[in-house]
Amino acid sequence: MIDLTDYSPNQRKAITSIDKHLRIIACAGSGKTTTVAGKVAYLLDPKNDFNVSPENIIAFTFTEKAAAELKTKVLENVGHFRGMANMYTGTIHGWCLKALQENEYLYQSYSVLDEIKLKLFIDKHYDSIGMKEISKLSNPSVPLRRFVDTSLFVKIMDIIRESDNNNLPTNLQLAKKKYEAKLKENKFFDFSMILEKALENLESKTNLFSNIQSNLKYLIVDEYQDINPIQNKLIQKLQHISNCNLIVVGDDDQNIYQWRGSNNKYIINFEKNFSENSVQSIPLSENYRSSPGITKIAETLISNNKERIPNKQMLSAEKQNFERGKDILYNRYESVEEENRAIAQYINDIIGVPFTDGNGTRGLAFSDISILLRTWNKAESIVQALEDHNIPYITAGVNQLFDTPEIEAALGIFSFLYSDIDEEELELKWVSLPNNSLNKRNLQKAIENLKEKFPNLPSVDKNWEYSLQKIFWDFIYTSEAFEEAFIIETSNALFERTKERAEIMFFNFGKFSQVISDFEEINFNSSSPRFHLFSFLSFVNYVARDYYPEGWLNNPYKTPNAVQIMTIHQSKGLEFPVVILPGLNKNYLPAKKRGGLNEWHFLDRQLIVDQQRYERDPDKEDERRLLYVALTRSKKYLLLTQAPDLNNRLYKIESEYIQELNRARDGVFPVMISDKKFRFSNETKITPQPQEKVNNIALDFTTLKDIFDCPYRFKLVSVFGFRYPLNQRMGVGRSFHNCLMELHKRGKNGEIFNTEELQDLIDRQIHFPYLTNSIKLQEPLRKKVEKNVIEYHKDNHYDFEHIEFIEQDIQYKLDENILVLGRIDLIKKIKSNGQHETIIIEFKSDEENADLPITRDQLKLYALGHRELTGETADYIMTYVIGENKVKTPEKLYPEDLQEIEDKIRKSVNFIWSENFLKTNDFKKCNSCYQVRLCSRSINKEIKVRK
DNA sequence: GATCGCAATTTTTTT
DNA sequence: AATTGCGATC
Repeated sequence: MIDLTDYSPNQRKAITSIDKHLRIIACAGSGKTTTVAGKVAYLLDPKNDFNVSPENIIAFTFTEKAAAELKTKVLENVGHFRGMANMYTGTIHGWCLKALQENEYLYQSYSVLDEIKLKLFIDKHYDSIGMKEISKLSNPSVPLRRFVDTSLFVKIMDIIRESDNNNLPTNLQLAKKKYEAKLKENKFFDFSMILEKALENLESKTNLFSNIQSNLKYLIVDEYQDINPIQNKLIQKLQHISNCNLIVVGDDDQNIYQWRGSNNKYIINFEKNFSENSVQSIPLSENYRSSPGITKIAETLISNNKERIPNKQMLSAEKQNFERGKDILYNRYESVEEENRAIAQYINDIIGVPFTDGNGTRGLAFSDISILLRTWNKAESIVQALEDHNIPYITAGVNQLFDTPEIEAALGIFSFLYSDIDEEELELKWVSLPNNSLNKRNLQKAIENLKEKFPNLPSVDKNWEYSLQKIFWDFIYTSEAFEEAFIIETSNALFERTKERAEIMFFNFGKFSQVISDFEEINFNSSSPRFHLFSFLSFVNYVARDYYPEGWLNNPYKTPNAVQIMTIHQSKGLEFPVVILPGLNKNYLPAKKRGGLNEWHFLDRQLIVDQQRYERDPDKEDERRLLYVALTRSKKYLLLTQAPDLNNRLYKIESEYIQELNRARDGVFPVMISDKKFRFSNETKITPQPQEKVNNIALDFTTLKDIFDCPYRFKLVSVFGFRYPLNQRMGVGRSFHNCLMELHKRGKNGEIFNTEELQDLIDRQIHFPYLTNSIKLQEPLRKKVEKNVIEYHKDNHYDFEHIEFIEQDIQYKLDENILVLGRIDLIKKIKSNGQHETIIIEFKSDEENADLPITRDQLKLYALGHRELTGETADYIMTYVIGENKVKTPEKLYPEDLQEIEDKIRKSVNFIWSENFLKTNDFKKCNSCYQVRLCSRSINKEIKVRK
């Protein structure tokens, strides 16, 4: 399976030593992920006969992105039909959530609030959520304020739940209790609560406990230097319960998340947790990424830190050569303007310089260059300079979404409804959008329609389904403001430009749709239309404005050839041929400690163990590590610049770290200081060629279905990100689904249900998140689910013993960079005529058209995943339509079906790669497509748009 | 050269 | 609210 000679001696040692706990100290660029993937493959290799199967291994990563990378690498090393879907690879949070939902029936109906929705939720319940319980230490009569101090409250709740703390005072205990009770009442988790509850669950002899005890053999934790106390507790707990081998991987010099409580003491003192002979530490000191110049300069800097693993080193494997006086430059300028101009100049000069790596020699392109920032407020002036020099760039942190004309126009719809602006102003916002060919009559029609939604109209006032999302979608539909309306149809370059601009515009509309969705998921129907509108506008103005980054980036389906601007934190784990590090001033890097009201004015420092980790350390070791991370991102070229900021007194003096870099001048100092003699403009150039980026994508069935039906719908939903309007009836399908899941799990264990137990089960699983003030709907919806579950139980309970899998995760690696993911509702194995027959079952609610060929596609896809999991091919597929409760005959599955669906997926993915988002010609599909109202097809007379 | 007062300025982000 | 830089003052 894997060839051990592909690895360095120490990598090999890390892969093959499997008896002891292992600490792998992996320096930057040391092939960490490759080694971990190799280790997993080695453990699973049947030839080695270690008796390890995928469900015996858990691998924690820091981010989902890192998880996807590791998953792909592992699958490259492991063959087919090995049940890899049963190995968990993902974040700690992801694991805890899955563990809770699979083992505790109560948590199946919970959903997780991200930061923005959590804040909305807290503000909505300000009076009862415990915020008032916390007041200023210096003045107990001043409690945390609604809206203003919500972030502080979130921080405090996180700190007291994720840190090791001493006995909390009663007010904090009460606040925590109220906070968690409120979340629970609404079936929400926040991120900390997932960890807390999972840990709690492991304290007693639960299903989860015995599951871990009997299954877990190897626990891999990546980025171990960034672990915080509660995560550490969880890892320890898992180890104690299962007595598994612990493999921790990380680099203490790259601990940069300490303000979240992460602590590199865990990796530094790892060995002390275990008896002497049971633990081994292996350094991966060879850096395959960077030139000796880069490793030298980085080593020099970090050696000033005291709190680190002793006797560490990083050696360049010399995959890149080092040319002194050219590769690494440190230039100083008179002003920031001059500095930025010089950066733009440097970029233009270095484009086309020959660059050689494992894939041969090519000319450097824009996408090889990254500008790394300590803080975002540095970005604006740099962006300006790049624009002046016509340099393409992408950036993810400059908040200008709400300043774009399209978002101002979209927001205008709601300002108009709230009577902040009049009809003319709204119309003006839309007709002055760039490149638009909007029809004025349609626009006026859309505005006329809006007038029926004024919140002060008596008819509207009583409407509990006042959906801002629907108003937004209807406006686009009626005004016919489709993507094409912003493209100028000419045959020259202008056409291409307007096409691109229209795409960005719709991407931003999609983002706006998400803003509405985030708001309405928390506040749907909770107040009168007028107040709903008012809260939304306040949310946009006070919260959303600096929360949602602007559009056309972070787009997994499109990687433009452009300079990447990001923070040093975001660059963790990435690498670039060219790294530019501007603004090396005091107070910027190291950053100045932030002033202002903070959580420690409300939370006594004494209560928290290792409290100082949350604030900047006096030795500035944290910031030094940050610079270290930045330096080690570079493969070869590094430009450091400094200039006094004439407009800001804080940023005038050179960073103290420059002197530390300077101290390495032992005759081989690699930096050329300040003489600006070297210019790439004199170098020979070849054709710039962006590195072929292998974009791994994971597709689930919902996404595939969009592409199958209509690639343009995929674009609207997955590329642009439009969100469907919410309605009160939502939750019926999921409630029923969750009831069946519990029923099946317990039924499989031989449990028999009486009426009362069945009722309990239903009560526990029923959840209609958007149903509030209107009581009228509550009962009918409830009855509907109840009736269906009871009938289903009556018709099927005799068969529960034949269940083989419930809610089984599947994954199928279609080719190098396509991973298909899914979850099968139910798999039964029935013995008939002395032979076992496997049936894959999917439940569909009666609103969905279960007979469509698309459902058969879904089942075939699941059969593919099932084969990957078990090595067997299922015999039948079957759809069970909820509500009809008609037992349908299973359909025979043929081997050709699997081949057919594979080809179909391949074809679809090619659509995505070629960015060919064609609209379907099958008008029947348009008739059943809700998104058609965002699409120019809706003008077609043959197409009926559903109400 | 030390000290004081005053005005200007003030992060990082994943789950 | 805290930190910083800088000019005024001792």
